[in-house]
Amino acid sequence: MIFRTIINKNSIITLIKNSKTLPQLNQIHAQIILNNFSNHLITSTKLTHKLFDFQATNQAKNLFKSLTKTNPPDLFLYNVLIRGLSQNGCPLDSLLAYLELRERTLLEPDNFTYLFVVSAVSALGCEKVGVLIHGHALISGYAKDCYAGSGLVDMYVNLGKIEDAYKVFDGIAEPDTVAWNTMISSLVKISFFHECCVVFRDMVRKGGRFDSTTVAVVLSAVAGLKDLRKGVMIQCVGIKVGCDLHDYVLTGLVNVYSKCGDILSAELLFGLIKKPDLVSCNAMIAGFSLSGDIKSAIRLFKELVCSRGRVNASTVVGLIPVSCPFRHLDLLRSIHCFCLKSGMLLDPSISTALISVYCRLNEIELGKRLFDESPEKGVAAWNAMISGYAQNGLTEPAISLFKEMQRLDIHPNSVTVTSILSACAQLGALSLGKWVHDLIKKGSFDWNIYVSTALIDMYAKCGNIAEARELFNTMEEKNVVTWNAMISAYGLHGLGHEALTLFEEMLNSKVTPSGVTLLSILYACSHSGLVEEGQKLYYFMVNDHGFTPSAEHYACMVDLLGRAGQLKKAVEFLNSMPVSPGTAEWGALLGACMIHKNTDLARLASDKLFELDPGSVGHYVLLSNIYSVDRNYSQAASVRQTVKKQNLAKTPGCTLIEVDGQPHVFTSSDQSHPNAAAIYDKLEEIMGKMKDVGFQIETTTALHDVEDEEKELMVTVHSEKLAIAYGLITSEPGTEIRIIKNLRVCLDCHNFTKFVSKITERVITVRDANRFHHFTDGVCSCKDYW
DNA sequence: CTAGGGTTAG
Repeated sequence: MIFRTIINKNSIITLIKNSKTLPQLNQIHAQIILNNFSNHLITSTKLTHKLFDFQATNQAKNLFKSLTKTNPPDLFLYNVLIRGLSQNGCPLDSLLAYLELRERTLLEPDNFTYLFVVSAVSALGCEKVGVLIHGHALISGYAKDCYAGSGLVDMYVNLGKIEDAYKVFDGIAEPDTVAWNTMISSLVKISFFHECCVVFRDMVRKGGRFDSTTVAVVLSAVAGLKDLRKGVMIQCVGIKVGCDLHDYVLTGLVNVYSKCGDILSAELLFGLIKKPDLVSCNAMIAGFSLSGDIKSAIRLFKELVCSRGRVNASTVVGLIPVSCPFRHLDLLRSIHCFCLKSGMLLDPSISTALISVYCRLNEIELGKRLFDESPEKGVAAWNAMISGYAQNGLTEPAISLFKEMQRLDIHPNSVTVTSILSACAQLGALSLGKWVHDLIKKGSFDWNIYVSTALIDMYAKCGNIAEARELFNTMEEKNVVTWNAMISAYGLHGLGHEALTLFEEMLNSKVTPSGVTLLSILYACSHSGLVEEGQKLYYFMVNDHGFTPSAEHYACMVDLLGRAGQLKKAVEFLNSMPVSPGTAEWGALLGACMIHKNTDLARLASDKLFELDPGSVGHYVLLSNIYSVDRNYSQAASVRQTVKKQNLAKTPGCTLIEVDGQPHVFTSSDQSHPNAAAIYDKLEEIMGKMKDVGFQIETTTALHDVEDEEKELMVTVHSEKLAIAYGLITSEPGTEIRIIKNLRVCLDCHNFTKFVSKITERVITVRDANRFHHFTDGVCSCKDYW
């Protein structure tokens, strides 16, 4: 055997270093014992180190124990032990070894000791121990050291103590590249992309020497932010200081350009990569798929399979056509099939991605089945399912899934609560929303911009605009979405001037308005009668800022003009459009015609609508109502006949009211409520008072049934009247009544509510399909303009 | 260096 020639310790150490397998190492170990080298400390240290490398943890431990008796281990060996135990899934043993070192020996821990033991504390997740060891490091003067300091930074980030991590980092005397990189990559690990870029900027300013690893990590943060400008800047900074275009850096750049939609640059950079590996190919595949170039994505995927024989989960997830899934159902099916056969479907990242894409395709059932069949469900899978429900308007299943999560003791995170808050907002579930808010206040989840924005939206949509604004004011970081949410909140409540003021503030801040901003502002103007202001802003955005309007923007402009009664101008606007108007634009005109009872224009608009979209119910209902206004009942009936023939049912109206945190839902003429008798009594009482003071019953623009309307109004009681009556009997006098309905409020109910607010001296808040109505003392905040 | 989940408008 080769060991015959062993003569000295140095050659044994070389053999240990070069050993490739555990059996090989064991043979060497045997030779060490045979040659009486067991007492040689350096040999034993190298052997322990190598045993840990081969994950032979128990052997390493035993070797260490056997050494103690003969000759005591030095600090170096202790460090090897602490590191090895920590890295091989024994963080507690690692910590115990550290304590043994401190208490049973005369040895003093050095910077390496702290670096290693601190990583064990990270794995244990025990903050108290972490602080204790930080204290030890401070006393011994190692907290300012790059090695120990980097370990502490990483530890605090893993413990979720970002501020402490920053403090430790700021205390490091002269951070080296590794220390900077640790700070930067720790922030990336927890998705603090913006903060990561800030640290990198500081590093450049302070003249810190960065390497290709730094640049690659910062680029991954930039990709997370989808900020192309930053990506280009970092590229320039890198080139300026001569950081070579290492393959990792190029891969990072491919990723940034892909995420930002510049697929041509991504492809170009991909071509510069010297040896494309799995990672860089994955980045490129994801880029192709995201840009809609499915053909290229598949081509590269096939190349990868041919040349390497296998791919990983990242490859598959990247290939899933998330940008336009409805156009690539075949591919989706193939991927699903491929994963099923290869067993990759068991990978949580793949199943989660599939659940998400199915939900986006409205294939909730399919998503749910995949969800149920996933054996290893992470929080992400739950989040995908919950948001799938919430985004499709299925608020109840979203909330019940959230409750099931808690029953199963699966901890929701900030992503979960963001979706739940969105569901609360849609549903008007103020109590649940407040409950979630309390949980957040208690510190159960991270506060971030998504959560705050969702909270603002929730409060606004549940009627509490003041709380929404309060939250908005206290946010230190705001993005476009935050501003949009607040602007549209004002629009929703008919507070057009406040919306305009906020928009001014937004322009003064550094946030660039988006298409949604303009929509929100136009919507707010339209619902407050601010025609001039809305028009001015529209042309300001389009002419001065080169903004390209979409169909929704055109529709909003038609609505703005039309709602204010300027129908002629609305038609002129339609004719002046650079593209031909679609259903959104004509629909807006039809709606305006209905408000202002212009039958001729209504007919024109509805003809266009039927031409463009024969299947839609809403248009039929509107048209039918138009004829009713004209007292042309036979025409109205014939339109409704068409609706019935095509089996196009209209949405039944319903209203929700919360009493003591419990939701109560009423439908038209609902008798099913346990307190029905009392409710109808109350209603009769109010109706009687209304008649006494001569309130007219108005039916002409009722959006509900138009057939036999006289007869129907006798027997039909709209759901919101029932909800208000119930609110009156269940709440204390003087308190606010808050109801939510799924359709637009009708004129009759609007009058009814005004009257109730006057005689009962109550504030009544009604959220209808479009907006809020705040009734006080017989007047509505919408000024009868809705 | 690559992969899964989130907020606004309609």
